[in-house]
Amino acid sequence: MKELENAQIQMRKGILEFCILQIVAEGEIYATELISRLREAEMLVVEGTVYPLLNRLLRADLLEHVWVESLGGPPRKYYTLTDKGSSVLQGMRQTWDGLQKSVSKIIADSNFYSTNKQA
Amino acid sequence: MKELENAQIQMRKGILEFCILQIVAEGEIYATELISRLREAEMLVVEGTVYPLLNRLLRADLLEHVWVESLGGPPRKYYTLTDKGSSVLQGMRQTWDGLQKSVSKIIADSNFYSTNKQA
DNA sequence: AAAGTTACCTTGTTATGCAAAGTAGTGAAA
DNA sequence: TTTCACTACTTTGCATAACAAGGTAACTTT
Repeated sequence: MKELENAQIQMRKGILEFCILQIVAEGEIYATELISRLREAEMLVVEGTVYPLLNRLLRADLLEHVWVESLGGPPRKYYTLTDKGSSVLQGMRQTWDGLQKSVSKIIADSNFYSTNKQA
Repeated sequence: MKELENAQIQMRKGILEFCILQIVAEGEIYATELISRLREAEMLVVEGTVYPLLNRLLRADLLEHVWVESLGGPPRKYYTLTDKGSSVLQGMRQTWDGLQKSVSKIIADSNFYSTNKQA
């Protein structure tokens, strides 16, 4: 069902940015490694999504990067969080918690109402 | 910080559709009432978001509506879930669960890595 | 050198929330 | 009866962001 597939994409939106900041907060990482980490967590993403997002986060001063030579292959851009990125990330954690609570509340109320309706 | 405000909007996106289907699943409801329910759950939304979304869900055959006269005021469109809407909603519940698990995994791994780094 | 691998980037499309302004039915006050 | 207030639904224009697909470039292997 294509509606559902699209809904999955839409739900991931915005949360992806949070996940990326969270992963970079662990320590410096480059894009290809980051993508593997997201896939491990079953956040299905593709390159064409991640690179523009990383560049946006750079422009917004939430991330910074350094070029590092690699042993066998092209050089890599390693990303780290800036101070600003760190504090925005904190705010995002609260946003995520709030969102989870809101959805839980809606589902809980829903059970409440339907139970009452049957009575 | 405007980055954070935007992140909140982006995170809500997509999840809003899920919340609306969930609320309509309880029983027929009209838009103004629906908006109050969302606000109670601290899902901050405005009319200009909800009406187009409801119309999209109608066009996608996830919802249907009937006009009902009201005692003091203009008539209201009461929405209910279609069978298709009901099964899409079930899929969305799984998507939401999966998303929560993914984010939890990322945060958990993050703690794991940073704890190790300090050692 | 030719082919393969790794890594990063860009363009065009589509979806969607929001702000702001608009339309319309009902009832009450001036 | 004209005006105002309230409720309810709608529309337009804008900005953001994920994705698909294709591209560029460094380095290694054959």
